[in-house]
Amino acid sequence: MGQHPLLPARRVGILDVAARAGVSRQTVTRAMNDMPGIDPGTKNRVLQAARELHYRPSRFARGLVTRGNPTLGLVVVDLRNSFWAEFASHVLEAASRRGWTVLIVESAHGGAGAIEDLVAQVDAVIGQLGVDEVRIEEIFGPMPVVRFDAEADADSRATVSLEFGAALDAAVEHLVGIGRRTIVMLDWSVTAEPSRRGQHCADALQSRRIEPRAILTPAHIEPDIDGGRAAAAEALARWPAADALVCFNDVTALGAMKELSSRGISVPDDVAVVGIDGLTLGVVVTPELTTLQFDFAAMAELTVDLVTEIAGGRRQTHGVEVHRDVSPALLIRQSA
Amino acid sequence: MGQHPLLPARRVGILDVAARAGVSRQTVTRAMNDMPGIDPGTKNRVLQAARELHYRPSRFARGLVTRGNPTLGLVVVDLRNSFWAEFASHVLEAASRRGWTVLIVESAHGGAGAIEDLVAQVDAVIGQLGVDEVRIEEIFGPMPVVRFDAEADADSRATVSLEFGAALDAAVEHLVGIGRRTIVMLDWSVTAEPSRRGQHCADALQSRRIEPRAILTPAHIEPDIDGGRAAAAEALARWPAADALVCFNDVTALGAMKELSSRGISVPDDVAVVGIDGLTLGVVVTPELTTLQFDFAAMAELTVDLVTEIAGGRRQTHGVEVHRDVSPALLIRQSA
DNA sequence: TTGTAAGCGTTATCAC
DNA sequence: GTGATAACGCTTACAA
Repeated sequence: MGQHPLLPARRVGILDVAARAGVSRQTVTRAMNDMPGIDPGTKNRVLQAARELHYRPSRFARGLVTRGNPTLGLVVVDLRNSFWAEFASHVLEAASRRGWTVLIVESAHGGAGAIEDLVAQVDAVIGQLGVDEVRIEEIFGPMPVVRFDAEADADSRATVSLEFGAALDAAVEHLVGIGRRTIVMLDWSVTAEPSRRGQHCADALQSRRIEPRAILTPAHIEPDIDGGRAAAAEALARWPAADALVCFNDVTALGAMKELSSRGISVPDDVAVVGIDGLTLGVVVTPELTTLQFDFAAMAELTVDLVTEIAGGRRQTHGVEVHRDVSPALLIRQSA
Repeated sequence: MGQHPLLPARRVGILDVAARAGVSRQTVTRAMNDMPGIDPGTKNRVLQAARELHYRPSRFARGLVTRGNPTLGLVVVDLRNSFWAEFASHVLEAASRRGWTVLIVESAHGGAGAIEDLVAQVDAVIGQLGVDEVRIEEIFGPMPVVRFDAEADADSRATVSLEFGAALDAAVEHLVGIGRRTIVMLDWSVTAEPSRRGQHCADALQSRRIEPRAILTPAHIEPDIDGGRAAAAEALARWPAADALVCFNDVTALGAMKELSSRGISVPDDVAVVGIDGLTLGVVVTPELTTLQFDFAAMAELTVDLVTEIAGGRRQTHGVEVHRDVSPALLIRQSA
């Protein structure tokens, strides 16, 4: 593998310190680790020598003998996206409570080999790993893995899936209840097909004999503020009578609200807006965003629990028993 | 240190696999690491044995030999705060470009010993480490450390400081330019003193012979949306003629805008609002937030560069030469 | 193609 | 209080 350019050429080891202080390596260990049974004078001499040599114990050698802390790898898409930032934060919290240290990788900015690198440094992995089941097997091998936000296939790895059916149904119910009839889904998708969110929304509409309408923003346009604005503009152009917008996520919903506001259209009086995710973001705007809110703490807890059980050998890694669903709940604020 | 409960009791090692497959340990290494010069049949047998035993190579033993990847510890206050999420994201990006893996710890949710744990797992540390210089020395010892968002003391560790003087002056200049005279700082502080941001704002005002006014929100109230709302309400109560609000950060600014909006006060026509930080958040609201924007990419780059140089021994860890300042720039959008 | 031997840099055990 | 010696589990020579 060769010498990595970031670190100094030759490591100074415990033996170097021992030599300089005129003691054995064991005494150095005692001094460095605040262990009892060492003369204060000797200890100072050792510490001094260590300082002079810029000695730092190798975390690998130490881990080899102490077995180290269990370390969890967390793969998120993008921390600049509040969804992932909030999720990561709660994972950090849940994981540290269980004694894990957490290493975070962003698939959006982490570079190509980031996930592969991760494998060498952790005891287990959770997160959004993308879709390729085969590659996951070959990259992670026997490592405990919990896929977050993935489809739950009976043979696949442990999975936590986001389910929108019930919540979208509740949202549509609510919109109908406040008299809305021309309801448009502002959908976003990596393929040319509607997303699962869009599909569930259409189902909820159809089961009430309401015509499902949708704007499908393609993957090459980000589902961000601008994407939301554009989608809302398109929706208004196609259905001028639109009186409710169900949005792919909170950020696009905020974009839609911005567009509406710029046209002097009142939310929720003229057009109601519903987001999905339940980010803290939703309360910074006026009116506050009505949304389908995930319980991030519970979601993180569940995921960390699952991987903890798998890592502890108390649960297998594949199969239908290790799939979990989490659903958001309709949170009615002001925008709908 | 004792056996950690998260991991299985006895590790299965390379020798166990070798025994089961009826080969030497070296052959196991060859099979596991996709090395050339191994019979496909043998390889399969070995891989099979490894799978059956749930064998996973020890990252410590491997790292001991290969020296592993350099790993950077990043300490942030709270990923639910966009400032830290955006900073972390850019650090992840800059660090991965330089071959570092990043381990993130949140001081707000990471538990008490989180930072101490970190030390055992990384080669260098950057981030918001709190204020206690003495404790930093004893926790990190000779480890390369760059303190982010800390005061730069001549004797202290390498530091990246946030400087607001010039930007706040520019902001006040702008506010005066658009005719504002009753300018209130919505400040926040952990002590009873004004923050550095508040101090610089007062200076900018005074140098223009404008009376400095400030609301100082104490530390026990979060500088969040609600904190911003409350501060704005207080400002209006004390100075009904207020025509501009300079806010401690973007989030409190958004809270202030919410309060103004709820009172039917127009932004920026009646009251101008300026935030600090330049978070993406600022564009979700209408009107978009005028703010003092940090260049997060540059900030992360600078910090990672500094720690890289220190870790590489190309720069010392203490002293005045390893202090850097970063300043935000006035970004005029719509709220002022 | 496969096996043997020698570290990697610590901490733990047990003498002294 | 201090020092020898043996693990820890792997990879990298080098030999067969």
